[in-house]
Amino acid sequence: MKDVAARAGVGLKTVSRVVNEEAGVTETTIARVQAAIDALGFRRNDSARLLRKGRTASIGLVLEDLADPFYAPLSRAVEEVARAHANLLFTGSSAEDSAREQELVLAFCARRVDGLIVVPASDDHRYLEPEMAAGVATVFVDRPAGQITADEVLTDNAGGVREGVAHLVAHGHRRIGFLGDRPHIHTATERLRGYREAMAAAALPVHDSWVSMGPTAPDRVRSELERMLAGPEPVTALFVGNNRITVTAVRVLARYGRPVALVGFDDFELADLLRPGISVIAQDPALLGRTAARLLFRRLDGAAGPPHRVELSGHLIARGSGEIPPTH
Amino acid sequence: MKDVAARAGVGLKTVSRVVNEEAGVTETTIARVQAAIDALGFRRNDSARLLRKGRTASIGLVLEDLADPFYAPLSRAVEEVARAHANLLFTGSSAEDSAREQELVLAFCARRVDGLIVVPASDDHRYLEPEMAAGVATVFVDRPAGQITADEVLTDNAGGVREGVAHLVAHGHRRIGFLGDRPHIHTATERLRGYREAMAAAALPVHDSWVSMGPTAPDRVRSELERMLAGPEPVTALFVGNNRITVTAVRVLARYGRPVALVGFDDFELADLLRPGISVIAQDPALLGRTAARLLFRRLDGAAGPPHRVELSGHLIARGSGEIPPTH
DNA sequence: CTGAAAGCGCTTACAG
DNA sequence: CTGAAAGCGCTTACAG
Repeated sequence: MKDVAARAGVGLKTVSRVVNEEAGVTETTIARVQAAIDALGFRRNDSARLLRKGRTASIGLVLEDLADPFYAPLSRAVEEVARAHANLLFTGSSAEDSAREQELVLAFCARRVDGLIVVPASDDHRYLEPEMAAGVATVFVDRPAGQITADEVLTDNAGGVREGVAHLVAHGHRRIGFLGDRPHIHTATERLRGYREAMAAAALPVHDSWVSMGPTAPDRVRSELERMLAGPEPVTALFVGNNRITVTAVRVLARYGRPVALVGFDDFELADLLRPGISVIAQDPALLGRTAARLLFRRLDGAAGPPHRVELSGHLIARGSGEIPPTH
Repeated sequence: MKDVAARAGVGLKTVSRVVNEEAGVTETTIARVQAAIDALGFRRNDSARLLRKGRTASIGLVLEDLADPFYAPLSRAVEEVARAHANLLFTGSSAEDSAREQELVLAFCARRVDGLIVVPASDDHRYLEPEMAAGVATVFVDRPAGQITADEVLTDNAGGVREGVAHLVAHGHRRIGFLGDRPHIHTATERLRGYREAMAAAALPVHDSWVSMGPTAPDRVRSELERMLAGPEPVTALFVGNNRITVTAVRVLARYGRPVALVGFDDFELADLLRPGISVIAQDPALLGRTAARLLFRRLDGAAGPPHRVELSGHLIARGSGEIPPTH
């Protein structure tokens, strides 16, 4: 910019005015400055600009896995809202590792993002308190913040599962299994709670052997499923805790002799094309992301007030697998 | 930092030394500075730091759609490589709009990203020449750069399609249709070329009515497919140009009376669980992203030399749909 | 309409 | 071992 000013024979401030299209510069001066800009290939450094301005016009998004079919549309929705507000988006995957989540969040804060959208991997976000106190707007999405109160956009996980389990009960099932993700994940535990509540509401017992919480690794899902189907009190139906597990469960059941009813949490592409179609409790990941991002920008636009909590609800999509009657 | 220095009663440079863990500061001084840092809740501003340092330790990724099941794993792979190099990642979706691609790319450059990974939507990247001349390392991935020479990581699209079409020919098909994406997309045209080459190699004619290039919107795919299946020379097999189209084609064929053979470009989850399983030419999006990112960081580490072009190859996965014999 | 000075928050190059 | 000055590339607040 200094070079441009020198070449155009004007002051720094005048170059700044031209670059920012501020009013009050003569046509001839503009032309002279513009010529110098073109000749020198000058490109304004927005980082320097924003250092002076205070805001960076960027937000950070931390989620579990950018490649996950659930989080990918959420990211895209956040991106669209950020774009509408002329903000750039940093993204990072925590890989379900709380240390990595913190590392990413603090790295974004060190770059002075204006805001943060976080799908927590950690269950303790007190490390964020100084940042939030310093003015970094933060919205938690999909899972609640740990040990602090903050804006949150969540799905009613327990409610969704209750609906799914009640659906299986309505189709005559009494021995219903629950196959979920690791218990330290908030949504996994909430979904388990919904299962227990629905079973209790139907006055049905829950055998320990019908419940399994753990990694979504196919090997584990396979063996746990086989155990539930082979025991002395085999399940005739399953509620499955997320899309990763559903996919594996469907693979296992495809090779199993008897039909087993199944309802999964989270919709997925082609669920309607399988035979039977897979019944699911669907949430809308894009809506989750969009809602969180809008809330974030309302905060950045100055909306004060206590932490806001939005709860979205899932809904049942019946496609066949959840309507299979009990076989024994 | 000024406040910390004042409170600790030291110079600015000493605070800088402590924050950066540079050698040559007394234990007692460190303790005093650290106490001031804690008391004031000081957090270093990396943007300011990097302004002075020259590099921003961030890269930008522009692709078609962050939510697309093909690009999501590519993004994640880029992210992992960036992380290994202690870089932060900006992401943005061009939505197949060349103006939006340019806007994103230039916004990233204005923030002075060190490097750029671009899945082009545009066919003219001359707008990037000043940026590249100014030192922004750039790698194009999945599709080539337009009107400039640059580092590229591509898939051998034509070769993949030749393999797929030859597979259909080997199973006895002579009337094979091609249903592809819009012709201005480089990969779409390359795949069409592979189709024509394979048909020619098998000495088979190609009817105009067997080829359709256009938007992946389900309505269009459906009507074009119905046309190909209903004409006077109906196709008995289809090569389908990408995963978006494949999904719709599978839906349409599921309701069609006669079995139609199908091979699609790009693998997708659950392709093996459909009946029949869907045969595809699979590429590895994560490998594409990883390769591009590694090349980018080699450039950033100083690797000189002319533009480098890497071509990865796809491979056929036979699952049933591509092995259906002709029915008439 | 235009520009010189000070400052955003840090680091570099130097001197003590 | 420590710090004052200058500078990264811009904008703000003023003065003319």
